[in-house]
Amino acid sequence: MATPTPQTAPTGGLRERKKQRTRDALIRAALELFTEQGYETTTIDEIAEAVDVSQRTFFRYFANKQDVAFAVQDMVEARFLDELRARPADEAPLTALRSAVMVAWDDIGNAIASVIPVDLHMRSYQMIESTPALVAAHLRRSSELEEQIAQLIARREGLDVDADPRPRVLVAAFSGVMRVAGKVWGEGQDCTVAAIRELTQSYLDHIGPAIDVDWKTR
Amino acid sequence: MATPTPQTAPTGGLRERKKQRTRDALIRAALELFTEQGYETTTIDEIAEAVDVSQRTFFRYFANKQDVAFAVQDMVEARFLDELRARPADEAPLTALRSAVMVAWDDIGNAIASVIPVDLHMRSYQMIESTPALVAAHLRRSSELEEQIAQLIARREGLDVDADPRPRVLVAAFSGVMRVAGKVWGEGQDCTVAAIRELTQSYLDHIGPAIDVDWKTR
DNA sequence: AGGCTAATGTCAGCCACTGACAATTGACAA
DNA sequence: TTGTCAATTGTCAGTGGCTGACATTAGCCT
Repeated sequence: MATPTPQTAPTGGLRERKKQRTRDALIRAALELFTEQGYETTTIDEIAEAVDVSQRTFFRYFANKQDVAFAVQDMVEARFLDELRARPADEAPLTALRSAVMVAWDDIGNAIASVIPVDLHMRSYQMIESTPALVAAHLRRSSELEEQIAQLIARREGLDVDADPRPRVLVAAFSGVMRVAGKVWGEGQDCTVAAIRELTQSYLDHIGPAIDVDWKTR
Repeated sequence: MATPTPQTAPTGGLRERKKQRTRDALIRAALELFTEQGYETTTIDEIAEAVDVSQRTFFRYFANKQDVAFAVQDMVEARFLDELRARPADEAPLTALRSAVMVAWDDIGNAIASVIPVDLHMRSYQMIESTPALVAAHLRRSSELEEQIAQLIARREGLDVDADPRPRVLVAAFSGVMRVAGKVWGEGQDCTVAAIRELTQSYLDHIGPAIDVDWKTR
């Protein structure tokens, strides 16, 4: 089943390590093929063959074709949520969100690199944005993440998401900005981590004050 | 191909009429099966068989399985856009959006009924909201519709969507409210048109003033 | 070494979807 | 009315995503 803490765990036996290597190899091969020749035109058989496993094994690691495309995103999001939970309680909500995002982007240069090259992840992001089927999946995933974030923010502030609309509203605005930033970056030239980091920061700074004011004057 | 104005057109020859009837029958049969036994568990073969056409014919009318689930939505959205374009130029943007939505809901009782019963459409809406694959598709469609609406609003006000953020922001807020309203309605008890009409109206009234103020004091 | 179990391979099959070609059927003119 | 043309449909074969069942391999532990 799902390993509770596969990341920093001492990776007990050979079995575990082998499994992790297969999984990483599948992700990397998949993203390489997706970004090179396109998502739709890449078959599961190609991915499996590149890693030298059977097609069936692929589906034992990933429930479907889309999931492998979002595997790295999953890691980034998990990091983001962890960081958000770790933010000091006296930080304003939007500030906490902002800080968590920045830490997440910085992390990409470190933790993610152990699985795939950073530039491959960046190209994958652009590939997702330009593949209709993946855009749809991405939006759904985002809306689910939004709900989780809203819950977290609400708890931080001692609120109930169903009683007080502010957590969801803040998160909706935040997510909207993040999505636009990702889209604009994907269409632009500079496809580096630094670029999207800067863009995100700038966009968040624009919406920040407007919301902060209302939040503080309660 | 896609008929430009299939709705109120005099439906020239027998061929056209027959085509329209087949299409309507496919939509109706599909929605009936989807709502009764679920989207995933319904096969294209079942739908085709219910209308007594070949599977291949189904795919000549709809590019994929999802499209037939959104066929009626397409009509409603087209109506909405038409109505929005027809709103007087002196109406405030949010007011125009609001009016167009209300007209669209009222239309459902009339125009839509010629294709499928209203309650089937209502149940289909709930079915979409509770089917992950369709939720994803719905979100993507919504984001595309948002862009169209933003362009329309911008033209009304003589603005450029890329230069002035207000059209997109207003539309994003508007769409967010619409989506939440749809979701809440879907989870509630009263699955009537009147109910969602009222809910939409109420939700829009809540966000309306807050945005109106900023918009008017430019 | 040998038994246990998790991971993998193989195989058969369902379903969404597509291209190609043949058969049917309105439309329209002679 | 009839014959021609073009649009609609059916049939067939094939690809690719995805799953269940069962046999096989390979790490783990005594």
